[in-house]
Amino acid sequence: MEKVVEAEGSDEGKFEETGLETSNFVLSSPKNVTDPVVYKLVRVDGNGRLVPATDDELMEVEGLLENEKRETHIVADTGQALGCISNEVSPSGMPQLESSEGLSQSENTEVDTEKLSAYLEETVPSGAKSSSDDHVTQSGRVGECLKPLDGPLEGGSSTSTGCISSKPDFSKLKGEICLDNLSIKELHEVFKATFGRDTTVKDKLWLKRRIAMGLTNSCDVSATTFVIKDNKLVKKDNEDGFNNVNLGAGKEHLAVAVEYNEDLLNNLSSQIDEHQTTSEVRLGNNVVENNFASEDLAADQRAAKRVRKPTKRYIEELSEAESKEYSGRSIASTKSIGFRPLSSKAHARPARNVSLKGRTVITRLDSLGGFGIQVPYVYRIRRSRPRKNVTALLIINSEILELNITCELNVLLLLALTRLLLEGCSLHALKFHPSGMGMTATFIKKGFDVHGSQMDNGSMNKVLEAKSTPEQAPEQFVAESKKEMTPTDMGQNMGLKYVDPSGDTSDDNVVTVPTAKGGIRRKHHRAWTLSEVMKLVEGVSKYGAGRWSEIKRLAFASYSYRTSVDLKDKWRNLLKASFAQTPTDKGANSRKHPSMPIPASILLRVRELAEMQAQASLPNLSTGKLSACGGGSVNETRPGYL
DNA sequence: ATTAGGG
DNA sequence: CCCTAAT
Repeated sequence: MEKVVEAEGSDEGKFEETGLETSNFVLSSPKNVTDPVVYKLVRVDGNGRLVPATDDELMEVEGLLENEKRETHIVADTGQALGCISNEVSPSGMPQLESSEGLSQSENTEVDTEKLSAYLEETVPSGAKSSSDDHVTQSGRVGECLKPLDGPLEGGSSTSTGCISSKPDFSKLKGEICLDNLSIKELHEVFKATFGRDTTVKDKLWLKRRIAMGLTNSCDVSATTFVIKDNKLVKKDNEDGFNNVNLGAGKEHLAVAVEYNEDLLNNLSSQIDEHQTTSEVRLGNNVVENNFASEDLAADQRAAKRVRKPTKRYIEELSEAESKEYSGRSIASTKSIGFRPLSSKAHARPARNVSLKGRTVITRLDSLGGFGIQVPYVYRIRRSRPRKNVTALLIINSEILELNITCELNVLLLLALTRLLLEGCSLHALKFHPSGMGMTATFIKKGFDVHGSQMDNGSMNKVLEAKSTPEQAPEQFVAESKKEMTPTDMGQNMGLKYVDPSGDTSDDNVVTVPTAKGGIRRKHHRAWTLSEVMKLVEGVSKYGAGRWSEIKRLAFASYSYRTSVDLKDKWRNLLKASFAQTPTDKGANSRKHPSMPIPASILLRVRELAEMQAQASLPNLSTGKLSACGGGSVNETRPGYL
């Protein structure tokens, strides 16, 4: 475990995982924070229970799980963090924390862990200017929230070899600091003084850079020597020391902003009361970093600085919201976004405004078991069909990562994660692996067992897959010009729109297609899976073609993204397909290229149903068969219409 | 709000 | 898939 981590190594292959010393939960993002992260897969059932996913989704996941075993990539271990929360939770009826143990144990090499941690930390530029003052004041707050856990925590995270003193020695931050002369141990101390937490990273260079970044509030610490004075990095080849990107200050807290849609809300019912609510959830790291999380205005103001590039969509929302009256109704909700079992500690605070890049987001701060959560009020601005894709902001250590969360399921997953953390469960694994253009991260949570929210299939594993794309391949991004976008906005949003490169399988696709009048519209595409088709067929057979809404309700309850119109369209296509190439009855579907190999059997069934429906609707022929719903072996190939 | 059809 | 007209 004495391995030195090279923080800057190559990018892709280097994604490792780690148990964050402070037990923070961090969703890492690729090197470039700008990269959109797309969460894929997820599923939740009704009643707020976190169900892995629909059959299909699960299937997809299974593959991941298996891969998991083979690849030694990464495994995140959030074990310790849980401890804290659990204490608070269990009393309130929450599941006991039996998690941590197994998790941390997962056969991850410590090296990996460390690397990841390094990676993660590296990834998250710390623009934060953490003055000792901050820490001092914060420590107080932290204490409040985590009191019960204090002890266990500090001692618990034995994983972090880096920990040294439990109290930062701020004196180390005074005057001129010459990081180059410090030993690793000293660097650790400085690190702690700077960031208020320990680190396990043993890479000197990394530590120095990290500290330098923290102290200078800059992200651009490319110097080779590190002498810091007055919050500025004194480079040898001093040229200015400030051409940094300034990705933002503030930090050390994880936040997730999500926009909920109806389904989500239903599932999380009592958790959020309004539908179409966007919320930003901030999960303060339970340890020292909690500071900002529970901070109030200070944090918000900081947010103004630290924020960057709101997602294009986000902007749209905002602008639309601004122009349109945003109904105060959504604001009315004062209910705490509660993962309800969370004890009485959760209380909502008054709403406040957080300005993001000039825009102001109305939010309210909820506190969940010591975590601070910013819940932005949202506006309801959905043109045509219900929002399927949602954007979310994932704020990690001051960085706001724009997430293009596609489909509420993903959001649910995200929430699930959030919730898991809140509830003290630990992430079983977090793995990154290169995939096509970007990276794919898989989070696996085991043994989710929360009172009031069991997985349907016993201890099904929850898997989360996050995808992100590296900055390269500009063509992959579609910059949309929006009428109301200011030039600035434009620039800021460039490259945020991610278009699935490899036409990735079941992944969500949001393609923008130019429309006649110069406008543009988004086009989602979700390949129909076999099971979906089957359900559809089944539904049609049961309720009859045309009763789409019924079918939707009854047979597609779990597939929230399929609308009745979708069903109808699909059915239409199925019919076309089934009648299109039957004659030869080669059995196999002479599917041209890379389409879906719809099993002949299904096609056949479709045909049968089609005929049945046809005849049923044509009372003309009184020749039996009408009521024959059992439909089994009707083989006549009657060129139906429809 | 749902359906059917066209694009 | 999206959009729209017709119910």
